[in-house]
Amino acid sequence: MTRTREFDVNETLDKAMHLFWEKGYVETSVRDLVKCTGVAHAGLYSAFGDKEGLFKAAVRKYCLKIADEMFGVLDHDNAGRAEIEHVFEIILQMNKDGRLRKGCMLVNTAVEFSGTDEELNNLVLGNFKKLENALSRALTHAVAAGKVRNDLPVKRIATSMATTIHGLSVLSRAGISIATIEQVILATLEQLD
Amino acid sequence: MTRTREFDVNETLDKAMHLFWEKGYVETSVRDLVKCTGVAHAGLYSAFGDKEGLFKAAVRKYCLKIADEMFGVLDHDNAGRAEIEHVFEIILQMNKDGRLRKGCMLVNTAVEFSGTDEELNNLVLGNFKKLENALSRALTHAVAAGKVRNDLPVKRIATSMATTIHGLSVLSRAGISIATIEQVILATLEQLD
DNA sequence: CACATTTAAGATCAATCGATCTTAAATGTA
DNA sequence: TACATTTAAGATCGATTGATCTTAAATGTG
Repeated sequence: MTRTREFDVNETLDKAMHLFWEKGYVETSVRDLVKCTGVAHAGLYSAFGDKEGLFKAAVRKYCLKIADEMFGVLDHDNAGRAEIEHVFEIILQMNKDGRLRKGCMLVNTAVEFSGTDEELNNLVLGNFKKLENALSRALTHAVAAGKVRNDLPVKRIATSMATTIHGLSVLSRAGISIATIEQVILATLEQLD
Repeated sequence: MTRTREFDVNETLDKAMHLFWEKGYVETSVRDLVKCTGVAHAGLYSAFGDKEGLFKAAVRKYCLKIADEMFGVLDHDNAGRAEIEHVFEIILQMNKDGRLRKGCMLVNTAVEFSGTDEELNNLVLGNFKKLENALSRALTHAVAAGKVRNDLPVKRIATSMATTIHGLSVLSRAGISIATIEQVILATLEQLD
């Protein structure tokens, strides 16, 4: 009854996400997206509505795919100190192999849009809070297991750790050295002893 | 011999700086700048070259004026723990009165331009390093004066503190609560004990 | 096999961008 | 006072933006 779509929507969204991640929203033109995805202008608009819809879909995909890749380790019932250290190992590794040199897409989006779009702001602040809560849970388990200082102010340290991770994202995007990133991670983990 | 300029260059640059600080480079149009400064298009171009020249002059002014307002306390020969705490008090106060709700202009610039402009990248990384060094000097004095833990890994903590400050900038721009900012500051200072 | 529908491709739209150019007023010197 | 120069104001430039429209190929049903 109808012609079948020739391109894969998920694959297209993935390519668009990486381009938006690197260049931001305004600096990415629809023509850039057409060239990068190989999908014609009309194809993108029929699948995602408009440029803004495509960007928001890309940010949502980033949360599900990349943020989960970085912090998903914390989403187990008994995640503790080992999982927190694992998160920082992943961050370090993704800086080394280049996948985090463009920073965190949520941090970049927070800076570009500030508070000008409600849906994006909710996505950003919601995911920041989610990270903070996951760190807080893991720290609580770590305290109970005797793996960290027993007088640790858990919630406060969780908030502070999340903030450090956002700061690292800025430094990565600014092109800071791997050695500096390693120092920050060391200092962050030493707080726990 | 020649007609005198009718507008004040410094005052104009100050207005442009605040607009760029809030909206970033690409989202600020030359027409916005004309409206905001009250100076005609041709006046801006004769005084600053082009939009890029005006932006870079604004970033340089930010470094001299705002960054100095925040971190200048550290630029005394015997700055120590009290001065470090003072820096965080200033950051907190500037968040409360709204002056830091748009984040740090250098962080915003780092995110928007990534590494695409050499002069801006040098300004950003240079000022990041300057902050790190100032914190490091003050921490060294604080250790010598017995105001902080004597086994403090000074350089590493200085790098980590600077990273936290960049993370706070992102959170401010994203519209985080004052209470959260206070928690991060508390956790940062508690590391020193 | 015909037909209604949806697709892909790209021409084209008005709007906006940064930048330049034109014009005329203001200035100080000769 | 007359003139060369620099200013301010704004019209206008080509380029680029996101979005729409036109056209024709592809598809599956009746």
